[in-house]
Amino acid sequence: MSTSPHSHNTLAAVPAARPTIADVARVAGVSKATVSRFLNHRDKLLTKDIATRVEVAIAALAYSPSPMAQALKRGRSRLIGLVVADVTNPFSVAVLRGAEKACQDAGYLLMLFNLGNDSRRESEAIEALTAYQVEGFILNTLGRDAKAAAEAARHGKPVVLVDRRHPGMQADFVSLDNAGAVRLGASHLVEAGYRELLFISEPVKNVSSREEREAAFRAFISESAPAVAGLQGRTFEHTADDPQALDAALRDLRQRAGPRLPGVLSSNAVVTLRVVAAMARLGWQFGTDVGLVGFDDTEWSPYIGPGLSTIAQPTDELGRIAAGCLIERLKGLELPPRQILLSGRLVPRGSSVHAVN
Amino acid sequence: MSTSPHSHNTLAAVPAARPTIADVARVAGVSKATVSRFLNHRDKLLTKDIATRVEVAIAALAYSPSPMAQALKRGRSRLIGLVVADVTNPFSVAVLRGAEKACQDAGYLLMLFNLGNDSRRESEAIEALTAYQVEGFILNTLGRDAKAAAEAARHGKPVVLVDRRHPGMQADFVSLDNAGAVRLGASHLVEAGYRELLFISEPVKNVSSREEREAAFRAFISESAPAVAGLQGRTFEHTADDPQALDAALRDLRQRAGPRLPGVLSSNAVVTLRVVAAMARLGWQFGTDVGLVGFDDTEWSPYIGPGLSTIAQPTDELGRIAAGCLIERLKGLELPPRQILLSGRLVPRGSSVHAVN
DNA sequence: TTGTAAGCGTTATCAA
DNA sequence: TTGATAACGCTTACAA
Repeated sequence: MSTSPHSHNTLAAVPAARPTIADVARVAGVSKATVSRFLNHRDKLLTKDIATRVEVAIAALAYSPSPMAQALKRGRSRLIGLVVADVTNPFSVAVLRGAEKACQDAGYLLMLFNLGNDSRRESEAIEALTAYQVEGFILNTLGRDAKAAAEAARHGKPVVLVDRRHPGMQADFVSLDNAGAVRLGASHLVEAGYRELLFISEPVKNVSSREEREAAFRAFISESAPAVAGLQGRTFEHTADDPQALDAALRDLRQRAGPRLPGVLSSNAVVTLRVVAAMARLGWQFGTDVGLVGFDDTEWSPYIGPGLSTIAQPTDELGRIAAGCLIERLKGLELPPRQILLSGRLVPRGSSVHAVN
Repeated sequence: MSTSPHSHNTLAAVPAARPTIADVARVAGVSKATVSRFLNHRDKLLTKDIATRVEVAIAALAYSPSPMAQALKRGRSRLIGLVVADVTNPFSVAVLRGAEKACQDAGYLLMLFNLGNDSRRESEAIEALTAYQVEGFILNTLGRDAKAAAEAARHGKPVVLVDRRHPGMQADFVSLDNAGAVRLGASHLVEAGYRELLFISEPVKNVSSREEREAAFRAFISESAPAVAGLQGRTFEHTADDPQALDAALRDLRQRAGPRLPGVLSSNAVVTLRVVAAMARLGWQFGTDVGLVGFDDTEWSPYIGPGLSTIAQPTDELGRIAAGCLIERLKGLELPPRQILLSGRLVPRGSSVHAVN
């Protein structure tokens, strides 16, 4: 059995440095500038002969330019920064997925920064990402930290906001059409016969998507109440740490409903899951005891109780479009900030059907 | 109302270039080298007077060094590449989360590349990431593409494998203790009275974690059968596109069981969800008609049917440890490849309880 | 059409 | 202990 000289360290093989533009130049017998021209202006400025010589050299060495060096010189890094409030949130993941796809297609790489639900770290994220010369930002964060917005603007890099607006930030905004989606869900509940409605959300204040959904719910109720006998609606804010408050809210709901059917509109998947837990604690059945429509159509929605009715968001699209907007800006598009709102889709299931027994 | 010269473009504010080391040097009245020394060797080599002058200049300009320039010079980028087979997979997200945390603590930034379940893109990912000078890799991929492994090794950068081994790759490996976890789940089913067991997995071949789990299941059966009257076990491979095959497999299972209780061990959350769907199609109840223990404890597990019994993976730890291993290597640790196996935890719920009615 | 040389923001070598 | 200066890999005037 033969032993190699450094057999104690088998992890790292030979260094194998990447070939540089100088290597290519040497092999092709031309100057670095010529190679660079070939790379950037293709064959516009080059003799066919030289061009092919460079081409074969590049192929032979499997050369590809160093983005870091390019970034240093050009100030452009082909990097896009994505800041998400919480990677654990399926919505954020979906955005990430969509954005990643679009970025890759356009030759950009995504740099992820996850806040882990700590909003205060938002400007830290922007800072770190700008240090790496990201060319722009996609922000899917709460938008509570005005400093972060200012930070991004100060660097003069384009920003696209997803799902949550930031106060006073001039930026493209891509989101679900919250008003429309709420109407979709609420009117579905009404059509299914539910009359005493409760909108349940995480703390609303200063989070634009939550504010919009709550406002839309209130608007729906006051618009529809005149035409729908017995229609009433309230809102309830729920925080993670207080399950009993939720139980109480549901009991109240049912009591207020009296002979009318009580229905819940939950503002996202997290809240939906909490409602599911509360219903289990109360021993109640979806549809029959309380109707439910929840934002976000998850993979598990069909299998909870009689199936949960949901409002599906075009999450993938959202991410793709957000990245698309950003890339357009990077290509030089100058336009006032755009708002792109995509429609939700109602997915009716058993939780919004009152079983007549 | 006053109008600024370029009021049609309000998106990008003033350029506001980052201060460079030269700016700091000028303000402090020293040379760039001195500033660099202050940054890298702190006050080891500097006069107290000069050191403080540099310090205040840095603070005044809010200077921080450009990682890109540092990378170019040092060859070190403070970047770690994370390649995941599928960001949609909650397991991958958990790893991402854990890894991100550890990286941030150590001053690294994570660069994500998502294969979107297309294994063939693995070497593309490695390529792209090395172009950006990532210092090492965390790979949570199928490990089917041997080329990718070779690729990473060729660049001589340390690699940590998570959950799936790669054939012939010398690298640290961080994973659930699959054998132990399978034993945990299977013996729980047996203790709960289930005797005709079925292990359901996605296609096993060439995916190490699946192979290990299946092998452990077979081993468990043959070890336990002598001591447990009537114990039998089989395995079943299921692909996404064929729900009917799954229905048939479950019917077979129940028929084979006869008077004995049939139990399923599903190899991950995706499979579990498919089993859930099949049970719904068949109109069967968990626990009673078929017992179930599934890998991966998800947020929805408690709320499906009577609650799904699961084997929880220490996902966060897995990610943190993986990143930790990599960072140790980057700090120069030379050791033969390590294997770090973490134990799963059984979370018993209703799906593994046979209701005696 | 091609080559030379300077410079992007750092760090490292060498003198002073 | 500090300061010029060269170099990292690339792009881009400017010259030839």
